[in-house]
Amino acid sequence: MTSTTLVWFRQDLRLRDNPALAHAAASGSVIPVYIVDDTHAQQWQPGSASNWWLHQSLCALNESLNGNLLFFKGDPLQIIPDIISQTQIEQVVWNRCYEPWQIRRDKTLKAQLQNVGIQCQSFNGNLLWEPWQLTKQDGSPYKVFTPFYKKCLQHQTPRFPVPKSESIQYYHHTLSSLPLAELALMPSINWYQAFTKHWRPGEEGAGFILSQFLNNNIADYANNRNIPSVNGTSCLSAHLHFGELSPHQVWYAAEQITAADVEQCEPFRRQLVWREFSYYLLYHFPSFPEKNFNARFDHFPWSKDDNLLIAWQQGKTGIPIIDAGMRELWQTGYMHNRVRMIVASFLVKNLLQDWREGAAWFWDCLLDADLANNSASWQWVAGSGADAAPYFRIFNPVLQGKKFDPDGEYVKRFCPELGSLPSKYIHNPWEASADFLQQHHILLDQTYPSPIVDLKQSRQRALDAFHQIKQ
DNA sequence: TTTTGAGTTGTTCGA
DNA sequence: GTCGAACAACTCAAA
Repeated sequence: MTSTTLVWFRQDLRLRDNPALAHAAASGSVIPVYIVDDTHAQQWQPGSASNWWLHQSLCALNESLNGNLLFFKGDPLQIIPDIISQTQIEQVVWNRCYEPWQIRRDKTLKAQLQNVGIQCQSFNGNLLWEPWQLTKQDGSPYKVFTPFYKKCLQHQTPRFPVPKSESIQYYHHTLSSLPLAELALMPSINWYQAFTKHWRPGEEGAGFILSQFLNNNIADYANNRNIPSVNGTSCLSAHLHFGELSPHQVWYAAEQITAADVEQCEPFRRQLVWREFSYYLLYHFPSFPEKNFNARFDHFPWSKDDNLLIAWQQGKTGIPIIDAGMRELWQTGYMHNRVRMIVASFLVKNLLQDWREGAAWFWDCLLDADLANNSASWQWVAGSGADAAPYFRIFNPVLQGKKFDPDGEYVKRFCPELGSLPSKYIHNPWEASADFLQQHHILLDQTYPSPIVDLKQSRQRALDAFHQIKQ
C-alpha cells in the first residue's frame, strides 16, 4: 500500500520541519526534485548573489539527501509531467510559495496533474499564518502593520514544527539529473570570493546561525539590532528566504530560549511578523514589486540620473555611512538592516531616484534578496507603500551615523581610507579643514569623494517634491 | 454611517 | 546642551 511521491523542493531546502517531505516519506518512497525555473519568473529571476547562495544550498541539500536530489532546468509544467511519464509516481507534493508568478504556475500544475489522476498536495512550510487566513472584520486585507500584528497574535498560534522523517526511502529509477554545475547558478564574474568567508548556506549553517543568535544576541536584540558595528541582528534572512529553516522553527526556538522572560523574545518575534506582513501584502496586492502601492506616487517627480545611481551603487557618494553600507553589500552580499534604511532613504529622497532602481540593485546584490521583503521595504522607505513613513521623515545620514555608529567603527571597516579620521569627522569629513584632513591622510576628491549632494538642499528638494503630489 | 484614535525605525528649529 | 513643537493631513481599523 505504499506509494511513490515526487517532492518538489523550492524555497524549503531543508529536511527538518518540512511538511511536504514528511508527508511523502510517511506514505512510501520518494523522488526529491529541484527545478531551476527559467520560464515563469520573467523579470523576477533570482539575482546573481541569490544564485550563488542557491548553488551552495542545493549542494548541501543534495548531500543530506544522500545524493538523491535530481536537478532540472526549464519549465516545471513540462518537466514534472515528463518525470511522471517515466516513473510510477502517484503523488506530487510541495510546500507553498507566495510570489505571484509562483502561485499562478503552481495552480496550473495542480490542475494539470489532477486532470490526469495524479494526486497533488501543497503544504504550509514558509509562513506562520497563511495570508488568506487573516482579514479585517469586513473581509478585506490589512494595510497597517500594528492591527495586522495584533490579529496574528490573537489568531491561532502557529503550527509546531513537524518532526524530521526518521528515514527516507528513495524510489529506484533511471531518470538522469543534470549535474549541479550545469544549472549555471554560479556568477560568471568572480566577485563572490568573500561570500564564503561570511556565510554558510544550507540547513546546517542555518541551524548554527540560529543557535548563535539565540545564545548570544536575542537578549540584547532590542538594543543592539540597530548598531551596525555589532553583530546584534539574527542574520537569518537568507536562510529563511531559501527555507533552510522555517519561521516556525525560529518562532518556537526563540520562545524556548527566553522562556524565563517571555517579553524578551517579543521584539524579535515582531520582526518575524514583519516578514509575514510583507508576504501578506504581496499575496493580496500582487503588483507590489512593480507599482506604487499608493497611486499618488505615480506622479512623483523622480529625476533619473545614472551618474548619481552609479555613485550610490559603487559606494562613492562622499557620505561615509552610505558608502560603507553600499560597499558592505557589494563585498559581503549583505547589509545591516539599519544601514539599508539609511542608504534607501538617501537614494530615494536625497538623490530623488525611483525606489525601483534601488530595489533592482538590492535584488541583484543581496544574498537574502526576497521579493516580498524587498518590495515592501523599498516602498515603505519611499513613502509609497503600506503604512509608510510620513513624507517629512527624511534620514540625515550624518546624524544617523553619529547616533548608531558613534565611533565610526562600521564606516572604517568598509571605508578604510577614512581609517585614521577621529570620530568627530568620521561621518562628515567635508566639514573638516583641508589641513586637518591632510594630517589624517585624506585629500577630498582624491582619496575620498566630496558629497555628491548637499544634504540640506536635497532634503528641501525632497520635501517640495512630496508636496507636489499631495493634491 | 459616523466617530475616534492611531500610525516601525526622524529632523529641525527655536526657546 | 536639552527639550518640545512643528512638520500635513490622511488613511486605516474598529467601536
